Amino acid sequence: MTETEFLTSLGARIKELRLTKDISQKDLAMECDFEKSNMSRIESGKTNITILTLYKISSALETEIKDFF
Amino acid sequence: MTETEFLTSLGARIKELRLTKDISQKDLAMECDFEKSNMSRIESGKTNITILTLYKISSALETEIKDFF
DNA sequence: ATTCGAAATGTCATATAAGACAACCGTTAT
DNA sequence: ATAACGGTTGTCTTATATGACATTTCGAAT
Repeated sequence: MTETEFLTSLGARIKELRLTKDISQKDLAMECDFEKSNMSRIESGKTNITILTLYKISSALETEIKDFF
Repeated sequence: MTETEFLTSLGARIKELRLTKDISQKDLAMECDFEKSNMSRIESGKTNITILTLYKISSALETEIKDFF
């Protein structure tokens, strides 16, 4: 799996879990204390997210990082 | 779990998996194409690693990111 | 056709990860 | 005692993630 593919699939999985919670990127971003535009870039695999940011997202989604993979 | 605790435990887990492979930080770092000093900082939880770097490490250890959590 | 909400995109400043190099500390052989 | 090895720490440059703001696109609903 290329790095691009990896980031894309991670973003897709985040989106998937967000949608099961039925919330918008904006709401999730607010929970994580950052701006919705960044959440968009994360979900589309455009940013090489740091592990703490991923941790914030997993907490906001009340799930575990493990579940992103 | 605080962010510091989180990074520390992640680093410890990386170290743990590295040791089961019985290789040094230096060798693992070489596999990942970076320098041993940076691997040291990662394992001690001093850096907020990006997901692609973590991916490189998981590949080098022939394991999966899931196994770090 | 217009409005509204969700998401995507462009651009910026700031903080910091990545990556490298050198020097140092402990431990273990020799 | 002194190499050699594994790991740590200090410091630097460069690249880029974070975070913010504005604008735009896209659908859906009215």
